[in-house]
Amino acid sequence: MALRRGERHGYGITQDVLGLSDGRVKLGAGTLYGALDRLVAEGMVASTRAETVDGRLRRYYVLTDEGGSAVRAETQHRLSVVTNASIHLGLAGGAA
Amino acid sequence: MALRRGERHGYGITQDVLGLSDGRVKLGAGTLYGALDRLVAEGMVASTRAETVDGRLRRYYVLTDEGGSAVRAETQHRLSVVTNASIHLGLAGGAA
DNA sequence: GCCTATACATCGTCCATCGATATATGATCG
DNA sequence: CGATCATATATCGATGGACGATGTATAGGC
Repeated sequence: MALRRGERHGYGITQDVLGLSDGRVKLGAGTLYGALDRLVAEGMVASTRAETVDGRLRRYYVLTDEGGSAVRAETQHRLSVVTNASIHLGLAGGAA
Repeated sequence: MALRRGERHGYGITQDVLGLSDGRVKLGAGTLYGALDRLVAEGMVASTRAETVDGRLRRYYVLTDEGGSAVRAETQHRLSVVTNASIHLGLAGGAA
């Protein structure tokens, strides 16, 4: 999801995930780069370019077409499941 | 979530999860009983009674108060996150 | 001077998932 | 009448992902 709006670099993904989850999900370095390597191997994500800012390397990643489809399909399914769950629990629906 | 409406036995949970996820999540025996043991140890779920039907043992489980609260909190959070995701992706919102 | 934030990479540990296996019964199918 | 499948619980071993720790490097704040 963090890559839905386009290119992001590793550390930026961490920050995005933190924001997207209301501060709940703190993606550690081990989890982040492990997941990126896996997603690249699976063809969901591609590494585009690397630049150096202030002497610090930044490696950028984007969603592939397949990755984008997967995000859409997964989100759609989860929306359906969670919406049903909310109805059964009598919770008020809606965005943040 | 499978226990939200009350008592269920192990195998029944498997069927419920299959239904709740539109056939996507097939909970294997190893995963099921491992998760139940863990949730009981955490105080989220309690084992109530066991009965024998047609010579087959049925062990029943219910959500504790803490488990119910956890399900509600988790569902609420996920609803918020997934709804936002759907909006950003331009997906049509709504239940199944 | 030390800690924190930024930024990437790797290593070892822990734990959950998962399929396989065991056990037992009733129903269905050929 | 034998085989397979569905029901139902329990355990075991292998695999794999998450996570914290560690390492490297720079810049800014206290």
